[in-house]
Amino acid sequence: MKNTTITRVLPVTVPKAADILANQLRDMIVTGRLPPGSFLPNERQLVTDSGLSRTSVRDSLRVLELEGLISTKVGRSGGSMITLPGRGSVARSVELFVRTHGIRLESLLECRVAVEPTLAALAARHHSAEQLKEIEALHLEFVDSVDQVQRYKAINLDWHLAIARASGNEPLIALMEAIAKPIRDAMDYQHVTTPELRHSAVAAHTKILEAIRARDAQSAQRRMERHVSAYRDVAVGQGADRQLERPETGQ
Amino acid sequence: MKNTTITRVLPVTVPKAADILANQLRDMIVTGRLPPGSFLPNERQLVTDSGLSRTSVRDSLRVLELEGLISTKVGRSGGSMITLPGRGSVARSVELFVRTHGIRLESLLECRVAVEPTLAALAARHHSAEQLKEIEALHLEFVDSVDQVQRYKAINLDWHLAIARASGNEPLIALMEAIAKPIRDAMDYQHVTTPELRHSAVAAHTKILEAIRARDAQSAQRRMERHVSAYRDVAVGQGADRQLERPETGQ
DNA sequence: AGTGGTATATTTATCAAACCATGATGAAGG
DNA sequence: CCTTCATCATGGTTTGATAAATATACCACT
Repeated sequence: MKNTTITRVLPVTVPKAADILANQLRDMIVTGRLPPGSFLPNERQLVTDSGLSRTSVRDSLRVLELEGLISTKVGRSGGSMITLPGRGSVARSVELFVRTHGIRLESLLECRVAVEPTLAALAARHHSAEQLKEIEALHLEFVDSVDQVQRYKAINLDWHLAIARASGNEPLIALMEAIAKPIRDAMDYQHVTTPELRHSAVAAHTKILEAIRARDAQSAQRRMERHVSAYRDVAVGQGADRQLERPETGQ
Repeated sequence: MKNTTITRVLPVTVPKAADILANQLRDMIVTGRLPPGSFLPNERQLVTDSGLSRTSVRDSLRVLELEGLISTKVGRSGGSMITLPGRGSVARSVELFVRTHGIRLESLLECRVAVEPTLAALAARHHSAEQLKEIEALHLEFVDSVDQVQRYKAINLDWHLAIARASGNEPLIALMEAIAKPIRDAMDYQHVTTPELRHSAVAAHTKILEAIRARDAQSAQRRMERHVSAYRDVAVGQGADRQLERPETGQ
């Protein structure tokens, strides 16, 4: 008879040497024992310290580099400096996720509808003078570009990103920056605008900007909500339910 | 005399050999030429194909593995199988970002306020019978755990995550899963609940669940919005403006 | 027929020892 | 004082060998 006993062992995984060292170093970094700007010991030192080979040591450094935790330079007085990951590393992983999963543009625009109204409200509350100036500058360019489709498309998202940055909420900024690139790609590829749409977008931006300038969070949120959901509805009507990547999967 | 000519070359950056190969392979994967489940050539084959050394080839494979694009096994008929990144890889990079930047719990809860109402609305529209059953099961457990703080805290977020999964919006699900772990950590660490708070949370969950079951997106969204912003307000009042990591930075 | 042991082939993991490329440093020369 | 150039510490790359893991085939015994 089989399975006479209920208990079973869990699947056992053997960690790789390089991963163990990488975990140690990562821990030292995130706990602040190795502050940003300071340097890791050089590779040969790590070899003697860890007792591993240079190959394994370098493997672990590669891991940390990919995570954005260190930045390595060659040459005398080079080495591995501790850095902070930055929103770019989040954006890269999101982009990979979006592309490999063939996330639909509709889903990304749904994200914007979820997030941007809150970002506008937060921006209205927390924006600095400098940030407001950046938003206003982009807005002027936006108004000016209404008849040049390529320029218009480029500046459009930049303006939205400037508002996101003014919100002060780092995780939400990171999300916006992460989905901005895939949205841009998809838009360039398939989205068509009309002069009417562009002018109404300019009008919407103007109103949102006014609300932010007046630090009227509620109004900024409401207006942004209308703006981005209108945008989504137009795009979805144009076939945003198509997958972004792997269009040839079906062949 | 110097600079007698106007034209200058652009700053040239020398990419590392391993990165070049990694980029090639990544491209083949994301464009679908190497579909998930298929295998990369083995290392020796890649060495002869690329003309690089085994070390460099292995470096590039390590990159792809870290990005979640391949999964490598040793042994006969082992090798590197193409996989899809999965939300976990996004979550890991977000977690690193949050920890290294000392993102405040307040900001993470602000994320939830931005995202969860939309998730509830989408879940109301798109949930499957199976997903609803999972949410209901967690809800029953939640009601039952109201007097066991540890269990209560654990199930609470699980219920929210189940709703997120039922929304069908992959990017937003990924965001929720990404911030769930840091929130859990911070909550375990500093957040105190009272029986009153727990009972009112149960009541809120019940109402939200009803709306989702009835596929009433608007109501689900409104109720979730009230629930999570109330949650945020309580937590912020308890000092959620403290940084999550590096509490000792000031020493 | 099936169970378990053993050999074998094929793969990644790790190590070791070189050599190359880069770039800051500082001495030599004007 | 400035420029030039050799020096040298560093990471980057190559090569070759050994270890460890594991699917597969085969065999022996029941």
